Amino acid sequence: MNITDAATTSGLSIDTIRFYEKAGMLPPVRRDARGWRRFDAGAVEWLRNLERLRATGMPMVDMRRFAVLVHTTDAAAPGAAAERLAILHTHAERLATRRREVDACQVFLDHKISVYGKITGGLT
Amino acid sequence: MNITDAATTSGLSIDTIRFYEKAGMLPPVRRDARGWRRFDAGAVEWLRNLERLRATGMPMVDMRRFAVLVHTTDAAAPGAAAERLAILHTHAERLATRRREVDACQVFLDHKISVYGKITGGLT
DNA sequence: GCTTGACCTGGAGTTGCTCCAGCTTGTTAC
DNA sequence: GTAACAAGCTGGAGCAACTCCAGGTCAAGC
Repeated sequence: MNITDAATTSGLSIDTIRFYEKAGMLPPVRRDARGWRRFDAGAVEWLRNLERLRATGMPMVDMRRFAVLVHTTDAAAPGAAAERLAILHTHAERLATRRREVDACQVFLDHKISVYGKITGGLT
Repeated sequence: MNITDAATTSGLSIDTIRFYEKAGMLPPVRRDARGWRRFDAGAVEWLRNLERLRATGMPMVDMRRFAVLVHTTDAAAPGAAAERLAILHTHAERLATRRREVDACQVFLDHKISVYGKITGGLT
């Protein structure tokens, strides 16, 4: 798969994929004879996961660390699996915070929309 | 109220409040004899609202526009109320998107945590 | 053989903060 | 009275995470 299709499938932009590669957040990306990036199913799956994580606010430094850990066995580096788990748990807490923020803002918006809605309705 | 208390109460940092003022996102901020910023209840309420909006990803340009519109009567500038409402509706859609992203990521995390949890559990 | 299109690289620009140096101004401690 | 401290001020640099752009390569189609 070429970079355009990888971008479409993953939801990341072409520029972001290149940026993530440079930043060490992707496993080594293969190239064809022309030097173009080629993405297999596993690589695209990884991009999709990164997209989910960044859309929900995981910092790049965590994504990079996670990328490194995923390709480390616990036998080779004891504690790797535990650290991976810790990163995911930290992000789960971030998600919970995000959800609370979204809920609070929803209440605020609903209130304001009903107030402004009445004003607009009254004038038009 | 001084800037430290305004920051604590609103959830914005002192630097962010100053930055927002410079960026035209606050109604004119009063100063005391020393030149220090003073925030009354209304100003702090506005800061709290901005905090909710930025935490949920409203772009600065919309916050600024909203700030301008809030101090505009519909009589003075026809359509002001409608535009204010439109900004809020746009943000409500952003919230819906955010919620979907959070949900999708939650599913992903739950899955990964259960998989990695088993691995870690097996090795320790 | 020339144009088109997909890709490449390196680097500049953008958004939204965040941090810092250097200064002023009251207040408290000696 | 003055030294030290705390709280605030400004202007500007730095940073995260992209995003855009100029200039170049290379295979394919006309």
